[in-house]
Amino acid sequence: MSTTSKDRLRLWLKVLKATKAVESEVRENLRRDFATTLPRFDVMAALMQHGKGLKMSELSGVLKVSNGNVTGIVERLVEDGHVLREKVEGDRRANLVRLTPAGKAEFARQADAHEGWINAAFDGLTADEVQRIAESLDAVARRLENGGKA
Amino acid sequence: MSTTSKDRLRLWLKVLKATKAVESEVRENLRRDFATTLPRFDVMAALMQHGKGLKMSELSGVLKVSNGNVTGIVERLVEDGHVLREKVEGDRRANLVRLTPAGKAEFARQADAHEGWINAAFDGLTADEVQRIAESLDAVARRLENGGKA
DNA sequence: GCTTAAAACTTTAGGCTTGAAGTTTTTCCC
DNA sequence: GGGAAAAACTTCAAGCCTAAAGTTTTAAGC
Repeated sequence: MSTTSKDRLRLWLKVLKATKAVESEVRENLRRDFATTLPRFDVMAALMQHGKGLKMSELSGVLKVSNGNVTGIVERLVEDGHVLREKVEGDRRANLVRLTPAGKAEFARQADAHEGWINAAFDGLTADEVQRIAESLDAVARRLENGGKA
Repeated sequence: MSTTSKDRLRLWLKVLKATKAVESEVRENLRRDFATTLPRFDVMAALMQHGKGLKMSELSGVLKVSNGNVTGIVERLVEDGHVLREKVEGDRRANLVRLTPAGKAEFARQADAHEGWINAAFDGLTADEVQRIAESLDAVARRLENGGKA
């Protein structure tokens, strides 16, 4: 029996439900345990992965959010002392954003806790299931990235 | 080989990426083709499923969003003429929200298009994959609903 | 070199979202 | 019946998010 349009719609609704449940758990925990937010966590994660810093436009590119959005989040991270903005040699338009030492230390603690929360949420899934789901969803993401043409 | 914490974290990031891609596609399409938003679509979907109407508190319960949130969305749907608020017999605190005939007709068109978008996004997944993913993620959602105790 | 276009950002308006505080109405219970 | 507690909402402040418009600086074409 082949997959119908309704089957796929039902799958989507389930994916969405599970995703929202995990995400809202993460948001609550970040708030409760670290007085921060998921967008801020995401920015710090991106900066941690790119130790040399990222320009504002690179940051919004990596996170796939709008430029204006990044402006506000970085602003608040600067206030928190987690992040700083440096001038870019030879381009007065651009800003390089980097984690402060305090920001790095704080993010390390957050990332640790985060991994634990996710691990707990997905506990019970076998390695095989994990593998299959990851592959299937990769295909979905890839198709959408190519504008549905793959 | 067993599933490690890192494997699960990677899975989560993939799930999140695929989900965000699909969701943002849906948001864009709703905006472009129907000049509406996903939250409004969700409210109308809930009302379509409950033809007799829903109270504000029921609506926020079904959609799992805050009361104050629903207030604003319903307000805008009323302005659009898609929805109306009725007094509840015997309880002057409550409001019953229902789709107008125009709202029903409009939602039918939107839901049709929506099913098509989702179908296209998940095209290429076999019935078997769909089935497996749905089951696995159901388990995740269920565990979180029970506060991690299942 | 000058003009025009493009790039890197910020600002703004509008909408979504939450948690917390506030209002009105109903219920409980003595 | 009268007062306290609960329920159904709305309002508010703060943050997130986008698309669109605006600013400053750099690059390109002639």
